[in-house]
Amino acid sequence: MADQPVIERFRAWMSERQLPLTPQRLAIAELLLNSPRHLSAEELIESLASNGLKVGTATVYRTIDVLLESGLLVERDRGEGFRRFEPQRELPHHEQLLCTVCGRVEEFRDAALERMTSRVAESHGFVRERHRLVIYGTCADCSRVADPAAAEARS
Amino acid sequence: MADQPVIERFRAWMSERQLPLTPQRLAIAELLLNSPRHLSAEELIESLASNGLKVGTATVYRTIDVLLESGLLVERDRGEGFRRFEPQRELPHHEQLLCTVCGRVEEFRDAALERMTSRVAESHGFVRERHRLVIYGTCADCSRVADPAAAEARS
DNA sequence: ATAAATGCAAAGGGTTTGCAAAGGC
DNA sequence: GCCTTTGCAAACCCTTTGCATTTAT
Repeated sequence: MADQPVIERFRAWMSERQLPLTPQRLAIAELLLNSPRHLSAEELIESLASNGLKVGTATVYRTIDVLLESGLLVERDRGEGFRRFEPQRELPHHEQLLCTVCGRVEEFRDAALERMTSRVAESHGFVRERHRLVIYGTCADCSRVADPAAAEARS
Repeated sequence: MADQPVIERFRAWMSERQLPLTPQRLAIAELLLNSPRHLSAEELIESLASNGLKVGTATVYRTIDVLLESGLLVERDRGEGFRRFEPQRELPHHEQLLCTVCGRVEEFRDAALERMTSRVAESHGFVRERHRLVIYGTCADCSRVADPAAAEARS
């Protein structure tokens, strides 16, 4: 039942395969696995820099590869020309609510959706594998404030 | 009521804004607006070549931009590292069934989904803007045949 | 000590852009 | 004829790779 923080799970995964746990990797994992937003490589590098850490591009990408392989991180492509990364959630099918202003992501599940996708797939002769639903909108914070940047900074 | 072919709508759109209708543009529009598959730029160029037309890369991309602006074409990003393009359907069909073997795409609508997304957004304090649902699976053809390539060739 | 990670810079792949030549309207 | 498009090649952006140096275990 040990609901240990993600970073501890990363530490464990790394030591299991005897991989060196460098300060860079730790910092990258810390940021990536705890962000409420889906960060891009560039945003990540900026965050590291503002924390006083100058990490090389190659290291960042290579560490991301490690995190992806560990299964603790998942990549997403919103068609922006680059990838974004998010911590892996426990939920099997995670539907998402994405704020188009600040980029915050919230997740939810809906049993009806599960049934609906199976029904639709079947009626089209498809063997259903998985699905993905994203609802785009404006989150409460961003709807409230006059200056959206303030909401973003708050996150 | 004139349910004119897409290509005629493209012609009309072009002449409305007095844009030259070159053979290249016509060929590209013809292929892109009538394909049952979501073509990539590269696939498009191959198709043009096999039709005896050697069109420059830049021209292809610039024509795609024109088609996107006309609203007759829509771009999709499946996270493959490049974009794919599909003709714009009339209905606000945001729901898709995508065959992971041959790439075929079928669309559908579901009223319940519309209601569900509004409800979920509201309960999370979000102002709902739009949504996107993709169900991944294997289509009837691809489930049936032993050799998936046969199904792809058939399309 | 030793195998692995780091950083830099150069390479790679899809897409865009600058500019002279060609071509619709 | 005028203005736009074309094609080529160089430029771009994100990401990956090669290699000498540093570092965690």
